[in-house]
Amino acid sequence: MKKKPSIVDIATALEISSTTVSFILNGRAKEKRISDKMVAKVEKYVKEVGYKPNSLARSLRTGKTNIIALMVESISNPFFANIARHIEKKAYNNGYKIIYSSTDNDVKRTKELIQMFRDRHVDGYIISPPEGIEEDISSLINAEIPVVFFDRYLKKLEIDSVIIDNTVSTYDAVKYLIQLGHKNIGFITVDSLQTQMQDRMLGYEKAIEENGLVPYIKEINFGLSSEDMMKHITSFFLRKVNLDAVLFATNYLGVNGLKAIKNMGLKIGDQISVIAFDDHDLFEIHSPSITAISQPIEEIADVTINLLLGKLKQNIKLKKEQNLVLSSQLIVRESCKTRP
Amino acid sequence: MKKKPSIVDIATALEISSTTVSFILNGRAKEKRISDKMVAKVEKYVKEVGYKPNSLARSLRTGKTNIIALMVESISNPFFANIARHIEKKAYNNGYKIIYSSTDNDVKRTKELIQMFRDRHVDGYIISPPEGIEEDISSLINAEIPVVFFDRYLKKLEIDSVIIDNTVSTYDAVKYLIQLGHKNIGFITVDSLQTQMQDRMLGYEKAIEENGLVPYIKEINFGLSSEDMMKHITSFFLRKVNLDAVLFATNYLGVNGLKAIKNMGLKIGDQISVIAFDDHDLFEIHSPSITAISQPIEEIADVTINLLLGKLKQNIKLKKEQNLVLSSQLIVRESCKTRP
DNA sequence: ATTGAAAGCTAAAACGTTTTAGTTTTTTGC
DNA sequence: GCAAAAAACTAAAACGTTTTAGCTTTCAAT
Repeated sequence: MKKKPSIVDIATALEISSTTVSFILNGRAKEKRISDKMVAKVEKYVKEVGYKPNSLARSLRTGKTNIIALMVESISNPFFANIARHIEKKAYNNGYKIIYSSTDNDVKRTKELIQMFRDRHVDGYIISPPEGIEEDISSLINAEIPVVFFDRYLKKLEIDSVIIDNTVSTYDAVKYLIQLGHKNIGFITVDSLQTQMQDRMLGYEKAIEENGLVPYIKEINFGLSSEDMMKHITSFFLRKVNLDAVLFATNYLGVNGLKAIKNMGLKIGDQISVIAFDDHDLFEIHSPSITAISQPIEEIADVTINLLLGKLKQNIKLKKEQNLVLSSQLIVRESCKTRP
Repeated sequence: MKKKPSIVDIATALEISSTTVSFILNGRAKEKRISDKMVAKVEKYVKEVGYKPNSLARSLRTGKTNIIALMVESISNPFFANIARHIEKKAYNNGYKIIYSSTDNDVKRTKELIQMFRDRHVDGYIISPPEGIEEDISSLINAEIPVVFFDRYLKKLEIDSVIIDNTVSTYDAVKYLIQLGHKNIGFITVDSLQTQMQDRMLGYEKAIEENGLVPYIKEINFGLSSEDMMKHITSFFLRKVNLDAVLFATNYLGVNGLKAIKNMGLKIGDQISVIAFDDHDLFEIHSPSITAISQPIEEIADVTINLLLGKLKQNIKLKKEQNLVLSSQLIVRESCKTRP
């Protein structure tokens, strides 16, 4: 196995300067007035020996790595996995690679990850941020490294972000339940101060209040196992026996909530109407099928990566940050029935 | 924003050699007989200015990047997303970062990805390989870069791998159906030559043959949309009206198969028994609940990353490759009923 | 013939480490 | 008090690029 050729190997073989080779390889031949014969000669030889530049050396010299860090809550969450898939595709098509990690909403871990990525001179960041990493992000911004938030944002920072209309989404969902005649609508969420969760709660509360109803809110600790989530959800149902509908504020709560409801032997639709957040493969064929608030996953991914690519391309600082809000959609199925 | 200090900045500030600083920072002080006072002085100053080594420069010099490439079929497939999650955690705990990508089983794309990773001097590879990348892998092995396969392997290559007992899993599942009294058992799979799919088919065929039954196999093109998959599955059911049971060979086929069955109005259990490959969040609460072959996801991830870490730690070439086969489990639920 | 500009190419520094092959200083043993 | 050994430290090369600042050569114009 012989060593890969370097740019100076090429240069010495052709008895020219490595500067010339570098200029040609970087498409700066015209600009640098390299003769056409020289260009042809070098390109031929480069192809011949299959030369590939060492990107570490290049990155060291230029400070650019063509790597984007993607930091999500957890890559095993289907919402994030699907976003990641789309972002990955678009990034690769634009010559960028993705290096990803799950934050678990753990501040310490997230800070460490950011530090690691900085060490590696990552070019840009796409983050679904946990609370508490404000200074770390500020420090990135000070270093003029592009950052885009998605799914949620940090209130104290003015950073480009892509989110959905969380408040509207739950407001509309609750109004829909009210129109069907429900009076005792529960809201099961996560005890998180993250903006998306707070906004979803806001939408729920607003609709409840506007209609003179009583709010029933259960906040589950983040990071519980499926079993523990189910226990808490079950106990909530048992305490609020009068519930006739429930709205789950995020995907895994919906899934575990459905399991809890099944275990309790409640009939969805008849005894309790259900709306889940984030659509799911099998909601359509559940019996009864499950009404869900669906996020435009592909659009979120597209808009987010475009935003970042834009910032990476033009190192001109843009006037103001962009905060984009996309629309979610209530997919009505059978899990909510009219009440008398 | 001032420039980050380099190791020579440290050295000049303390009026010593950068060699000394480097030795101390790399924990080679004892070995290199650096005095304790010197060590203390340097460590104090380093902490003071918050020095972090530039990992690009280090990688350039050492040839090590502490990055593992994880190449899966698609990160949006829950099976791979969950594997990725576990591998990621363990890798980070061992000082490695993950750079991942989805191959889509596309040979050209996969080759390009490997080339890119090589350019970046990735330390090791974890791959669920598509067919047709044999030479690229061989080339990695020749360059003594560790590679571990999982989920499937390439027959022509002797590479460490972690898979499950695919043949046994489907064999047992089909035998279970036969014991329940089924006579016309369909097998819906992907038209792929990948080992895991071939082995699953083998298990099916063996059980069918041993019991003197007729095989009913439908191979669906890889990469079809959900809608198209459902169409093909539906048409298969309509042509084989006598089917009393069906086994889906991989997770997305199961999900789309269930949708197709629902659309056709067939009663699962009564009219047709169903077994899916890979367990799923909602199979437990489906009506009826769905019997599934469950892969030990966490174990697969663990064993795989351990195998790779082992190879990364000891650059001694091991005598022989390891091919590990883990056990899957048939999770019996309600979707298969006894026949008269 | 000389000048000046244009064309064509390159030497060497720089990026920030690690590591080889030392050199200098101190200690030890007699 | 001296030689040898041990202890403590370091100069410089190397990794493979990119880029700055110049250096030759050619050629047209005077």
